[in-house]
Amino acid sequence: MSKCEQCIISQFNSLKALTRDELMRISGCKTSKYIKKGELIFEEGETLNGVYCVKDGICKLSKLSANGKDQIVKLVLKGDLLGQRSLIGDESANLSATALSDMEVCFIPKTEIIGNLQKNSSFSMDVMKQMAKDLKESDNIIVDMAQKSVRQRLAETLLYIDTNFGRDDEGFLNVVLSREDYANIVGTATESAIRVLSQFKKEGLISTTGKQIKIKSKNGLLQME
Amino acid sequence: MSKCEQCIISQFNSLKALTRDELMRISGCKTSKYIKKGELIFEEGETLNGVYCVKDGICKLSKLSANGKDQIVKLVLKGDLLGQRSLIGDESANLSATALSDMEVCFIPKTEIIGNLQKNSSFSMDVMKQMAKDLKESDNIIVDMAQKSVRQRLAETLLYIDTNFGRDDEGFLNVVLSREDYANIVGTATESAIRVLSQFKKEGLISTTGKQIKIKSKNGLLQME
DNA sequence: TTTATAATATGATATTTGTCATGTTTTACG
DNA sequence: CGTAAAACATGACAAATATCATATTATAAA
Repeated sequence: MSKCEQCIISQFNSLKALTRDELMRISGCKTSKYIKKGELIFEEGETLNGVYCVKDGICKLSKLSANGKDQIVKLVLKGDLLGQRSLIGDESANLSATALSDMEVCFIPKTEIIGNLQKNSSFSMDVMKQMAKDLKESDNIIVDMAQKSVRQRLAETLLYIDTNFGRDDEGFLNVVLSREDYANIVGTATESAIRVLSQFKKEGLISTTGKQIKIKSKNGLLQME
Repeated sequence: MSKCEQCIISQFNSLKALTRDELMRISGCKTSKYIKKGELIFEEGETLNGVYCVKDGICKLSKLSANGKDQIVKLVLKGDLLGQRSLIGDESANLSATALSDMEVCFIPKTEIIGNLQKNSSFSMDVMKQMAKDLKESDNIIVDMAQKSVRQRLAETLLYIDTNFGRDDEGFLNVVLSREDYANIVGTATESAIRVLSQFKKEGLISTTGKQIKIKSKNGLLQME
């Protein structure tokens, strides 16, 4: 099994604030997991006994709404930590995490994380910084949800994925989502998401091959009104 | 000037995790401010050099959207700390804070807060817990914004204010907002907020006297569809 | 490969919400 | 107290979005 103190991923998240010794301790009690596309990592309401460090792959965090729709709140990238908040808040998970691609994650037990938060102040400062960033992002999403049209939100989602998850060799977005997923990010009906994406295609803003999407005009998406 | 170590408010927020000595230090460098209803405490983009501890009164945190509307993201109560996130994230304020009633706040300089975060791990645990709670709340708001109707969101807003801010002797909500404020919380046009409140009145769910609102049927608001 | 199932696509229509216009009421202030 | 400005209210209509129906296409399993 790979060692945390040698793992490049730990440099991308709050774990980078830990000492070599602390990382070695974690290495000794972590477990690796492989999760297949579509599988659930944890579910809303579940009690989490640790955090997941995403070593490879992509997943979505979502919450079931009263009307039966599964609103996607955040997309999670290689390097991110999952489940921090529930652990810190000492509550069951508020969101479900589902793999959008095959994933490799490491599970780090709660006691290790909490222990380090109490002992290592630069680790906790880093965790707080991450949370502050998340809060800012959430506030911005709330404003967008409240004030922008479906067209604008979908354009922003495409741009967000482009800048944060990148493109493959052929120029397709690295994240491949169903139309339903797009609808559940934007907060609209699946048919509406399909329609808007079709319009974007007609307007030459994107091109598609099956589920794969290629951005043709970043500017056009940016200037969406 | 009142002393932090004797101030009851400090028991309602993260400051309760500080020692008597730490509170006395803060007491020595804090400044008190009185802010009138409608006045700005700080503005989006401004650099904050400390946090505000709300001793009395109520304020709103809002963000200007591209379409000129001022989306309200959060209502802040006596006891809350303002500006934590910007301080921790080391960024300018993402939101503006405006007094909704006459307020009394204490300004605590940045160095004190950061110093205590580094020295006192139970203080930073408490701050993290608060942030985890805020994040959970934000996620829930995103889901509501995306999936619920204006009627439902307005009903929820009224219930939220009722449970978190309470009622006065006559049964009116303690927070008095304009119809425009309600619209900016819910993320709708002012006319729509007015119309929905009128409907609620006709349906016997609420009664109003000027800007004051009295909840008549909590159940009716809860079961809104 | 075939076949069942899910995903995508699109039209028709209903519903929700926004916008504009206009009038009334309340509030602030000289 | 009177008056201007702001807030509230409501109708008429437009625009955005949801819903339902029905094809078509892609995908996965036998």
